[in-house]
This record gives sequence, structure tokens and C-alpha cells, in this order.
Amino acid sequence: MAEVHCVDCPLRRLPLFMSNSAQEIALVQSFKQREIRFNAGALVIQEGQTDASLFTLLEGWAFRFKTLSDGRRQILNFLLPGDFIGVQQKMADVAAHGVMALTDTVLCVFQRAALWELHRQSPTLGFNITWLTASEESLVDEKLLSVGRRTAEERIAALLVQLFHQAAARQTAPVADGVAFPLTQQEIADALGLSLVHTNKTLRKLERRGLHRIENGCLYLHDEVALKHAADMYGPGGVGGPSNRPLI
Amino acid sequence: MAEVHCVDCPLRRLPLFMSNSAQEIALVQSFKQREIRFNAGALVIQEGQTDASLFTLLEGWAFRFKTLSDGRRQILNFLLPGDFIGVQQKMADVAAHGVMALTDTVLCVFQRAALWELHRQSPTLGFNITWLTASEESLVDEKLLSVGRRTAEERIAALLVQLFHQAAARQTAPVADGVAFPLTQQEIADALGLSLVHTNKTLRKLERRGLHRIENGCLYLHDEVALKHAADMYGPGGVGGPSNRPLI
DNA sequence: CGACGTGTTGATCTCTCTCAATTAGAGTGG
DNA sequence: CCACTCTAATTGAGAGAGATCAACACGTCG
Repeated sequence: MAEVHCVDCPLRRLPLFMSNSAQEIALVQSFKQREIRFNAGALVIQEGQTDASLFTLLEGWAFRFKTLSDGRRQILNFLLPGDFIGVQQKMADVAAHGVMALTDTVLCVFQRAALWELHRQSPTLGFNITWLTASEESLVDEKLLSVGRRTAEERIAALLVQLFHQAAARQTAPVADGVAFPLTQQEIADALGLSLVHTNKTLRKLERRGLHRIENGCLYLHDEVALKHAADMYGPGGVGGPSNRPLI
Repeated sequence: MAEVHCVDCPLRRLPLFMSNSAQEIALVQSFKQREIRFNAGALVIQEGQTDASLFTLLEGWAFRFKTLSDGRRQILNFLLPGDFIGVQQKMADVAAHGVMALTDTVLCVFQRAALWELHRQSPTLGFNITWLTASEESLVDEKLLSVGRRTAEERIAALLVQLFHQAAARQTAPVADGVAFPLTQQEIADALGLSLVHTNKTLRKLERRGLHRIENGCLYLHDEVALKHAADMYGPGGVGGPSNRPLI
């Protein structure tokens, strides 16, 4: 149960993340309080909670979500190792979102003042936080385009392509040509604004057409070009391209 | 055509915005290059453009949007005076969004390096930029909930309530109990992921029920409680509540 | 005065939702 | 080892919210 020192953070070994100076790493370390584990399905942050801690996702997947009073749920985006959690809770004047663990997860917990102190003591890390926040917004933008204007088939195809790249960029041990994919169809549905049943039917249709396969919690893209075409995605479409991203 | 000095920025007189120190204002001023005007409908930033300037919206309304190859358009959020424009363009590794002027607008133009320099030279302003970015993301989150999980009627009601508060908070001269509302129904439709026709029908239904009225480019909420109820909004639901927001 | 943008309304059509039922796998307890 | 239970995936059938098509009204503007 030994906690990782930030210097030895396994995430820093991934090519996705840019390297920090020893000084920056020490600063981040000084704000780390502890690690905390959540089981799959556990609520990390409750909707409406405004005094949540700051977290960094170290292991596992989670997601941000919002719900309506009758239980309808919208998943805002998925969180993967290296993602920063809890910036909005301290800022928002509109009701905040919840965060739920999708798999068993390990999080690094930072004291609440860290957000400000990082800005104050290191402009570079402060800038990185802005970068991460803006970058997460881009993901939500993309999802809003999907949910607002794409058909069910296009939405599913877009999600598969995007998550594949997000997951691949954080994968330490490449599992053949597939990536770990722990989502249930209900979660896919809630992320895309679709019903469970229609999500299933559309997913099967794409699978029968040979574009992808989901098996034993792994996602394989058999025809990424066709998927991107089906999704009307003509950009790079993935996170983790040429440029690196900050790690706090 | 005299350009405003940041010290005399009319926006600072609004109760919505928190006050900055003279030093901070001078710093912001030092990065201001000029003002620029756009006519209604003009493209401020093109989709995919990654070298755009930074702007602050001084007068008028604009919106951020994304489109698919066949022209389907999703409006991501509306921009009102005081909003900061262009942070994502410098950060995103996914294709960026466009920005279009909704009315005739005046923008303050900042040099591109300002984003980093503000962080470097003033942790407070750097923190404010993070705040603004996170706050904008909250708006997109809320819209994603609408588009993904609310019915057409709920979406329209939610949008009316939200825009009413956003507009009211920036209004200098209160126009009776209404606020300026320059949106066409097409733009409302594109913001909510609905068709123009269905938007019109739903809008009329709410209007006939006496919940609101749109007349001569002004929006009046006749029964805000009922609208919030119709929208399934139980939080404060508005931007610009008790706490002030930064102005860059 | 005609062209154009915006708003309005009616009539279909269809994509997606809801309801219902079945299968398969993983645990659990007797 | 075998019922029993629970969750997740799957498939069919019918219903409905919202899309599309088509007309028309109204104001502005060159």
C-alpha cells in the first residue's frame, strides 16, 4: 500500500505527458495529501458538492456526470489516468457535476488550496492547469456537437474512435491492437444521449459491418477510416497526438 | 472611434465583475493591442484556426460553434460582454471551434503571448483565467445535459432562463423587466440540437401558456418559476448570482 | 415592387424511445 | 454440483417526439 512519490509517478513514463522540472514535481508533491481508492461505481464527488478536494486520477477510469430530478443522467466526459478532477467545483456558480468511478480507481488527493498555490508559486504549473481545463472543455465541446447534431450511428462511431485514442495514449502494456474498454452499454448510452436499447442496436450494426469489436472489456478498431467516415470526423480526432499534455 | 482604456472599461462598472487592482488593470492594458469591430454574422475565428488572437468581448453578442461536413451546426455557447475568447484555440489538440458575431460587436484584441504572460506576471490574473475557463466549461456541461437528456420543451425553457440571467447581469440600462435578446429561432435551434420548425412550435407553446414573451428583440419572463419547473432546473440556474466573476 | 430573411403553421415521415422477453455469465448459498 | 439471483447484452414490436416538406405571412431593403 506504499503511496507513490510524484517523482516516481508511473504516468510520467508515458510519452503522452510532458516532463516537468524537479522543482515543479517537488511543488506538486508538497500539496499531495494522500491517495484514495474507490470501487467501481463509487461516488467520488457528489452533484452539487462545492467543497470537494482536488484529485488526480492515477489508476482506473471515472466519469463526470449530471442528472435531472427524475434520474435521467448525462455523462459529460470520461476521465482517464492523468486527468485532473475537481477544478469546476471550486469555481462554478451553476450547480456542479458529480464524478463517479467507472472501474476500481486510485486517486491522488490534494488540499483545496493547491489550485491557488500552484498558480502563485509556479506560473508554469498554473498555465498547465489552464491548459488542462481548456483541453477538457474541448472534449465537452466535441461531445456536445455529437449529441446535438450527429445521428446515433455517427455518435457511436465518434465515441469509439475518440475513446480508443484516449485509452491508447495512456496504455502502458499494449494489448495487441486493442485497448482496455470498461464501459457498459448503459454508460455509452448516457454519454451519447441515447437509450440503452438503441445504443445496443447501433453498436451491433457497426460491429456486424466489421468496423470494430468489443470483447472481454477490450475495444478493437478494425476499420478506423470507415469509423471516422461514419462519424463525420475529419480532424485528427484523437487526444494525444503530436503535442504532449501537462501532468499535475 | 476612441478606444477605451482598460481603467475606464465600462464593464467594470457592472456589479457582476470583481474589481482588479490598478496594477492588474495596467498589466492587462499593456497587452491590449487594439479594438476590432465585427458586423452581425461575421466570422471572428474560423473553425480549425489555431493561431487566433485572444479577445475580450466588449460590446454585443457572439457564439462559439462547431459544424459537421454537411453543414449541420451546433452552437456551443453564447458569448456576452466580458467573456474571454480564444483560450481553447491555443490549447486544443482536437479541432477547435469557430466564433461568430451574433450582433454587431466590439472586441478587445490581445497579443497571443498575453495568455502566458498574464500567468507569469500575475498569479491572480492567471488564476482568473483558469476560473473563466472552468466557468465556461460549466456552461457547456449544462448545455450538454440539456441536449442529451431534456425534451424540446425543457431545453427551450432552460435556455430562456439561463440567457435571461446572463443578459440581465450585463445589462446597464434595465429595459423594464425584459432583457435584450438578439437570437433568431435558427440560432436557438442550433444551440439546442433541434430543428428550426420544432423550435418555433415549442417556443410558441410556451408563449401561449404565458410563461414568456419575445418581442422586438427583448425577452420577458412572465413566470420564471414555471419556466424553471418546465426545465427541471432546481439550482440557482443563473450565472451572475452572489459571487462575482473575473474580468480580464 | 420584388427579393430576402425571419417567423408561423399544417401534414407527413422516421429515427429513436419504451415496453417486453430472452440469453448468457458471474456470484452465492445449500 | 446445482438451483437461484443479479447484471449486462440482445432482439422484436409498437409508440412517439421531433424531423422534414411545403405554404404562407410579414417587414426590410435595394
